[in-house]
Amino acid sequence: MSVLPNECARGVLDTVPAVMRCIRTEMRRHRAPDMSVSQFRALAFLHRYPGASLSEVAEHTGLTLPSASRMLEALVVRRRVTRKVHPQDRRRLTLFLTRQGKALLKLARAATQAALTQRLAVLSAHDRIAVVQAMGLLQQIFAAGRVSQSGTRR
Amino acid sequence: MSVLPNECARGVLDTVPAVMRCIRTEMRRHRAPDMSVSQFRALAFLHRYPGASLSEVAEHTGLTLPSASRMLEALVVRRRVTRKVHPQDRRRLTLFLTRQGKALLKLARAATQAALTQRLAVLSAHDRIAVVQAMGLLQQIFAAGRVSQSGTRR
DNA sequence: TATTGTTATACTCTATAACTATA
DNA sequence: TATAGTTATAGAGTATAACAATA
Repeated sequence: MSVLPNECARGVLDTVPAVMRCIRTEMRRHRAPDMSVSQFRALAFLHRYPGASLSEVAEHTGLTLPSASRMLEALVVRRRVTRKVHPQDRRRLTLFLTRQGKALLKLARAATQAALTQRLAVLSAHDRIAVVQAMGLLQQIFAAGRVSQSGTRR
Repeated sequence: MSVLPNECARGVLDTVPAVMRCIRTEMRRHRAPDMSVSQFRALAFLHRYPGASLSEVAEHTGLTLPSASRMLEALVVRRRVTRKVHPQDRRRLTLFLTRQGKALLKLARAATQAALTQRLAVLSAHDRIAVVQAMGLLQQIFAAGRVSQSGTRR
């Protein structure tokens, strides 16, 4: 068996949007009706990188700086994230999850993951390995970087 | 090596949003700046199932009926889809791609796919097989069905 | 009555442009 | 001047509720 890069892309393009819709739906349904996908990702990012700046969050989530600012504002208002100025550079922010933010992240994640788990339960052990491997590969490729602000013209 | 269903779900939850963001960005950037992901999916669906009804499009795209109606309206206005009443049942719509719709679908798809192909080019042949297999599995699980209208409470 | 689709309305998310503050 | 972030404003997309038309 052999797969052209092109066919590989086609598979991704056919499949990912469908999975994404499920994720979005489940995340809304179970437990976190007021949390967007981006907010979720921001919480996850801050969990891994406590004290990150707004720019870093924007880059990781793929949002522009203004959009990231608004999103964080919502999280701060709801006491899920703290926002302080960096002691060494007063332009930068340092962002942390609050205790509540951590708890919420855990809950939302668990609920969405549970829903996915249920859907994925039909897979054999062999197939699960295939999926996890593929996710790892895609993760490496698509994880980071996106331009913000001046990146897109128009 | 062994993978729990749970871990599998975690991988999906970590990875799919990142890939999706790339797809969205690329689709906007190359060639179809005025076409949303849902519209894209609707075109693809109508390509496969010519003459489908609005409800069928709504189900496939995961939108509510009103949202699907609006989305189709936009496609009709732009001459990408034709919308006629069903000859046997005047309540139903029969939806078809126009020639322009087909061409646009082809272009948008090709451009987005090309961008993905480029990103996926770093993968080995072996890895590509893994990704394609995984996409096939996920496709089966997440392809269809979603409730519309009365499905979500609140 | 049940089904298919539309209209009215409102909200969330995101973007671009213009701005402030710090380095 | 360059960098980090915010505010102002607007547009896209989607949802719920109420409705119209056909079966």
